[in-house]
Amino acid sequence: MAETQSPQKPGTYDFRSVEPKWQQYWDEHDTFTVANPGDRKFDPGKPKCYVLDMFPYPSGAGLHVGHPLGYCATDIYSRYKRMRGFNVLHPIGYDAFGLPAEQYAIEHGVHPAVTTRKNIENMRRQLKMFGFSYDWRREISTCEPGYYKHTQWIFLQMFNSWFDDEFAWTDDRGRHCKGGARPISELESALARGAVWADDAMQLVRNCTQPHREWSTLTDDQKRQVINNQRLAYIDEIPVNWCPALGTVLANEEVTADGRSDRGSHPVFRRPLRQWMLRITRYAERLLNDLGPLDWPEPIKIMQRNWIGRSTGADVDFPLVSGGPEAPTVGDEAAWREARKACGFAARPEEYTIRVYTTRPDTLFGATYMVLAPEHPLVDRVTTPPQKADVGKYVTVARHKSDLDRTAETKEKTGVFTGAYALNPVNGEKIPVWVADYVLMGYGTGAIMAVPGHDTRDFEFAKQFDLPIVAVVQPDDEWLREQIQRGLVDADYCAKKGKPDLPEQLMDSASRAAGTIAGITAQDATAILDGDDSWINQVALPLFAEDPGVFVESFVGEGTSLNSPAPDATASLPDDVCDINALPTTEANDKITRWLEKNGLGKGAVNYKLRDWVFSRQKYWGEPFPVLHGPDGEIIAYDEHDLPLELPPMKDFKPTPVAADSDAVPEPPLGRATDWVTVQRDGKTYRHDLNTMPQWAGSCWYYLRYLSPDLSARVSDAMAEDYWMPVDVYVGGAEHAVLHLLYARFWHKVLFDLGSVSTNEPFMKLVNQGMIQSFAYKDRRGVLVTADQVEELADGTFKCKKTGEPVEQVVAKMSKALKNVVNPDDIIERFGADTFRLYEMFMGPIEASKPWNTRDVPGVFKLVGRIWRLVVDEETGRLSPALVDDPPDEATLRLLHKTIKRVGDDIEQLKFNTAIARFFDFVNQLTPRDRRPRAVVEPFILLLAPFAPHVAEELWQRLGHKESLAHAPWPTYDQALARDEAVEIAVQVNGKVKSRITVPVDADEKHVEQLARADETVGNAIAGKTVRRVIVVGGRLVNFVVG
RNA sequence: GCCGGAGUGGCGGAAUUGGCAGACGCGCGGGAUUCAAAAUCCCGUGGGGGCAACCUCGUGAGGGUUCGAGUCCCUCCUCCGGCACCA
Repeated sequence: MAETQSPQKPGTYDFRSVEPKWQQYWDEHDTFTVANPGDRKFDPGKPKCYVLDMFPYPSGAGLHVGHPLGYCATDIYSRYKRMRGFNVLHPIGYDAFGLPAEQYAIEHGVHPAVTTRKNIENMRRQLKMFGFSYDWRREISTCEPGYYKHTQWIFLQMFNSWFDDEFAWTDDRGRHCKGGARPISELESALARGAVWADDAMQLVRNCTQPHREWSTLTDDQKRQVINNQRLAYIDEIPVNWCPALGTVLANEEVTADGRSDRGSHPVFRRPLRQWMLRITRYAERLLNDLGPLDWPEPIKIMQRNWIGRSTGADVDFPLVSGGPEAPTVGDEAAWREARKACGFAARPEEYTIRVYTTRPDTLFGATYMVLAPEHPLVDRVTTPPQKADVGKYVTVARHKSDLDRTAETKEKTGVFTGAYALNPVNGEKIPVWVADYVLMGYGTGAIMAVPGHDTRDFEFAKQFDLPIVAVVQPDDEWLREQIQRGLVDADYCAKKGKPDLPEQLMDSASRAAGTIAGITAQDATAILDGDDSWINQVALPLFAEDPGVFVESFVGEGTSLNSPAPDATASLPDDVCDINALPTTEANDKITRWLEKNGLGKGAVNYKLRDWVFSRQKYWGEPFPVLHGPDGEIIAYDEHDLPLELPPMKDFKPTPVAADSDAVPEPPLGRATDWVTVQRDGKTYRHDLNTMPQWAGSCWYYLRYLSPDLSARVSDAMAEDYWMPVDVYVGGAEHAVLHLLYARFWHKVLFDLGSVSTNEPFMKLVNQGMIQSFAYKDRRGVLVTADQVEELADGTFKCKKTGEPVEQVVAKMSKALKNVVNPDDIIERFGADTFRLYEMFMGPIEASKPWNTRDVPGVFKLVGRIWRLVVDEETGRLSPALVDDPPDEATLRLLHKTIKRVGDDIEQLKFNTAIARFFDFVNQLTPRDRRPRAVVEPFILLLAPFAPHVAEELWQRLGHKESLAHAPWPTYDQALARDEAVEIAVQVNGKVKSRITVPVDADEKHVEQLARADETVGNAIAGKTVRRVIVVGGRLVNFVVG
């Protein structure tokens, strides 16, 4: 291969010597070191730009070609901004803690500290090889004690604070906001002085009309409970995702939809375990609202919104009226109603009340049964003796099911009747209480009112267990028509209800528009198939109103309330029954919610899908929790001056194997660091927490550490933080759309509330780089064939080397299995870093996923050579004789100015692929000229510099400049020269291009029209026809509309 | 199932956001240079038709809006990503 040979001519561009030369130069001259405010070298006159890459895991495999895609983009942008006179902060580091590092260490039998260090060294070497302009003095690694000291400090901030709903503040845009993190000491003093209280469940009460306890009457233990229940970091026993294969629990976000671990795809089981939790749910509203103004890709914002999953509705209380002998029941219902009416909706329900959350309170009259989640605390108590065995069995099975099992059988609903009954508060109906695992304990209240008429899941369940289905919302005609037209009538159900002929009659009527079905006579109606609404109203609607179960689907949309209350309601309705009949859904919701609130039976409520964040892992390679567990169960936080709490050195750091089905509490590896675990203080024995923090902890705030990586006292220096934050451009993979980006925003907001950072949001602009894919090959059966077994034929098709069969080229992920992984080291060895950078940027837009094709690389490699030869004579190695000091002619000058404008505009928009196309354009035009003015070539070298910095520096030096061009001013263009004087435009007749004419760029419409008419072809085309209209688009086209 | 994103030559991709479809690169064809090759430089390159100037079709499929649609609207197909009993 030619490009692997040493240069034949003395002046040929030799990237192998030039690239290391400049990398060394930049290092030695601190070219890319940037000063903080307050430093001697800091230039306060310049604007700032913080350009951030998502830092890599130092994996053993090193960088693959996907990483540098984002890194090249940010590097180009950073270099460009520097030349534009910005102070640019462009740092890099390593996300060195966490599962991948530990897994690698386990697999290779070496200590994670050792492998991590080695992997980091390799990555640093690779990163330097690309010529990235990082400020290497700010390099960080999350696994260094000097770094994780601060991770632990932030954790302590969360432990030592609570979310005060009433705290009022003003955001950076001057809006008044409510709710934020405050020091826990403020809560303690508020409790002590009686400004807030606790209730029997040791939860906070802010309203003295609600039942509460005086602070002084609580025991120390109870006081501790009240406080702990408010901390942003807390320990709770909750059902978590336990992954035996990895020996740890995982966050919900780390578990895939089919119940497997995100990493390694191991089975995951639900198990209740005591875990550290972070109260991210308290920030749900702010995380949602503050998304709006961010300059992020809309799909990412939508993903975060969906993940937060805000919904509005109402909490409603249903009192139990019967159940097992130990079941708490309401007793005197009338008295209960009176009490509720007097006191309002209770902060927490009485023990005999089932509280549900619904997004559709307008369907309350259609609630015909209730369902408790298997984990619901009332299940055991309400169950009647005859149901005990069934319910017990069902609950046990449900509890031990893995998520995989629970989702695997989505087709069929399961559940058991408890034997208990509750009262529907709006109509006094007695309805049965069931247990079923389609209700999740973790969402809402863990109990639902089932409205089978208007909810898909309840509908399926009701049909399965023969529960009544009532219509309370009238669907629109469209929906009913579609049901009939698609034949969605449930024959089995009709037969079961004693109407076996109904489906046929219905279909018959639908097509003939006559006769009587189910006692309803269709009159004056043409057939449904003719699209007649009166048939719908006369036949389909009454049928639906009587029993929605005859259809195969339930109507879940919005409509108009009916049967609310039912006209022939038998049960004793409340005196002031709420009538929402004939109201559209929105109004019905409002009215009934007001009624519920007035009667103390319910309250408007907001719910989120977002869960609190399970923040502990049973692993070795992570940040230890800086707390001590006392003999009485108290948790003592480390004093911040005692940080970091270092990870003890351990030889055996592997997870303790635990059988998948065992109930044994897993013992984290740290439990074996016996010297480390226990601590004596004041004669008492304390134990360290054996868990470590999850992988995300270090990456939640690393962008703050770059600001002052060596500062020991604080996360970052206040002046530096104030100057550099927020991050102006953040580039990384879309796989972090909800995990890292949501967690980091959460931490940032906590730090903001507590005064550690000055901005409400960390990342102003986010760009998601696409995936670099690779080619794979499929044979005729559609089986993938590895790349090494395929060869390309002369006609551009491919065949399998072994079988000779033709195979089809397809685009696939790079993977070891397909043997289509491209190693950046190889590419740089063959073509150099500048070519690599240019190629990746030229492939297409950064956001797009696109396949790597090494065949295309020589194209940009040639570009580098052509640019080189614009300046250097290959024969002699001296400056090219064509390079002259003459002033450029006008055409060349225009070319330059146009190029400056286009390249600058493209970089601003991060459209690097088209910027590189401009380079080709420029070179194509300049190469054939035998006189190439220095005044044109030099600015061009500056334009090239952000993209191909090594060759640009070398040429710049050879052109006689003593200093690096890294801080040379970006060339400016003259608006008048950047656009053409004359422009060729299209002339259309009736929208078809007939001819092209050249007109002055600023010619007025009349003149352009005249020129167009004067064109011969156009003249012929419109001759003898009436020109009805002439459209002139400046600089683009003329269109004659003739007829 | 729901929510996103994308479908443009043989390939990667352009298209000033409603105004000349295919910039630029790869590949391919031709030429120059060379004893020859590599490298380099120049020309051509969406399909079909015509000697030609030119005609005609063409941005996943079908309909629509418009003087004009790759771009906007409706219906559908395919691929990729995310979520998935969230009441």
